[in-house]
Amino acid sequence: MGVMTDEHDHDAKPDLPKDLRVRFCPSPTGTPHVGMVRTALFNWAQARHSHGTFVFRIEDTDAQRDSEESYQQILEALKWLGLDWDEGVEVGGPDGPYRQSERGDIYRDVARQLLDAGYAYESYSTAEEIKERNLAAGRPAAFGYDGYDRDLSNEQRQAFRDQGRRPALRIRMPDEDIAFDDLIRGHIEFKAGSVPDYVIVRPNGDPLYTLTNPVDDALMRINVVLRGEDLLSSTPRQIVLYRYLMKLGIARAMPLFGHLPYVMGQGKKKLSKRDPESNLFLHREHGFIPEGLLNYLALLGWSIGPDRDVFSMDEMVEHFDIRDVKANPAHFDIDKAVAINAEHIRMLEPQDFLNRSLPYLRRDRLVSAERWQDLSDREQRILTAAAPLVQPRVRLLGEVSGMVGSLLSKEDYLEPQPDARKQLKDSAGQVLDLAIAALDDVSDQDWKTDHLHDLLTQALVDEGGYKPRLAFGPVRVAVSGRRVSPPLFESLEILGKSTTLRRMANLRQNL
RNA sequence: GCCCCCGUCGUCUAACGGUUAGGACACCAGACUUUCAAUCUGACAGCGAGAGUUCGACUCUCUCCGGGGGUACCA
Repeated sequence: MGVMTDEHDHDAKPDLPKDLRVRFCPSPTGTPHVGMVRTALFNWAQARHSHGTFVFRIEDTDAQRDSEESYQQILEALKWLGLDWDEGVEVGGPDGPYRQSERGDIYRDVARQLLDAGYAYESYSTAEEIKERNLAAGRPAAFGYDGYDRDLSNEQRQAFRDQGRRPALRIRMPDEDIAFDDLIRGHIEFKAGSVPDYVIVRPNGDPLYTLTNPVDDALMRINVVLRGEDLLSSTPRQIVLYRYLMKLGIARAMPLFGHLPYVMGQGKKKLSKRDPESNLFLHREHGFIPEGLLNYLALLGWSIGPDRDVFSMDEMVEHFDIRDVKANPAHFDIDKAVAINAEHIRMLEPQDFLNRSLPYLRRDRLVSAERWQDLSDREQRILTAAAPLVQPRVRLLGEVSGMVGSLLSKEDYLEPQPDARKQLKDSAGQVLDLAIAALDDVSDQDWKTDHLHDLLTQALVDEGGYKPRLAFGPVRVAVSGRRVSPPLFESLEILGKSTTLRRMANLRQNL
């Protein structure tokens, strides 16, 4: 360990392989969720940090649950987030195809070899029969498969077939402890006999995840498996199958495993797919940017260093090591996620900020163009002027519309929102009269932030005797219709003289 | 039942045998300010419990307690 150049020492955790190959292999069921993204992110970050290979494979062996729509969404998610892959669906590679639904022949062939070698065997027991046997033997119903078909004779198998039964294929588990060194958790040991023989091929010939996942990892020469904690207890099965695959010459070496902690939702429950906070695209709709969301997700189990939590993906790649990831589950805290996102929004170049805000402005029907260059001159002018005022004030891009709507609007009257109207005191009418009088003969050339500030302060505060709060509140409501707006005098300048005066006059009318 | 994982402020984390246990988010108070936000100050708040090892344990060991997952012809 002493010669390692890493800044941390990693206790008993294994060293990472030289030519690291990791993979991300979701099943396309449902809309992408943040736990899945976190798994993709850590795989990607380790691959990039180690200058290894990131393989993207789709595990769509369950026709009942998988959907093409979900597949497309996962693709879109990775692209949006900027998590690029070196081999896999769409980009291809030496070990394709990369959708398991297109690899049936491979699995059939391997299953055949496993069966011929005696590593797998035919099992004719139904779930009901297994349960009945367990109960009859005084074992709990949840005991699992009892090994009944392990050593069936040819005659017995024939008898089952004569009944019209078709066998599932089960892997023969050895009667010994199975241990491995997890990259995140260290040494883990499963007691002998705690894992029953398990099914790898259904009676109808469909291969299951238990077969396809290790087989593809072997064929694609994956040497580091980083996946969710939910797969931890299936690792011994996987290790045993891998041993068999190595004996058959299908796998070269046992991969290293690292099991990422759960991402938890409210309470002590794993973040479920039904939980809106788990929905990646919902976060995007609200206005998370990839930098912000990824940064937050990275914090769930990993830290770039002491006293630091805002960083770029480049920085993450530079420092990431899976062995530094904590093993305990982390709660998804939307408040902190939003705060981190706000930091990243502030770091955007102003024009970048505007370009990224455009889809949201368009969604909210404030503009109609899809691209910046297709905006009108007026729209470009207003948005460019507003950007520095708005950018530090929003935490999500979805909030931009509310901030610039009144500036973009050509309306001469904006009906105050309820909370804004509530702010208007009895003095509002007089205040607006004074304000209109003070600004009425300002020339267009002099219609500038500082000058407007001076004039209104003088007329309303110094001479009118109103407290700033009472003085500027009605002006704000008149021009924005809202209680919260970008800075007032800057807004007046952007709005221009005629719109400003008309809005003030019209609010005066509608008090 | 059996197997496995996890346990530092409310939340995410730092600490890798020696610190007044640090930071961030949230919350509270104050400053600044035309509102909100940002920014700045400050406050609140934690090692699940008990043994053991040690001169010295958040850190190593064990037990207990608590939480979670698995025990599928899902992944």
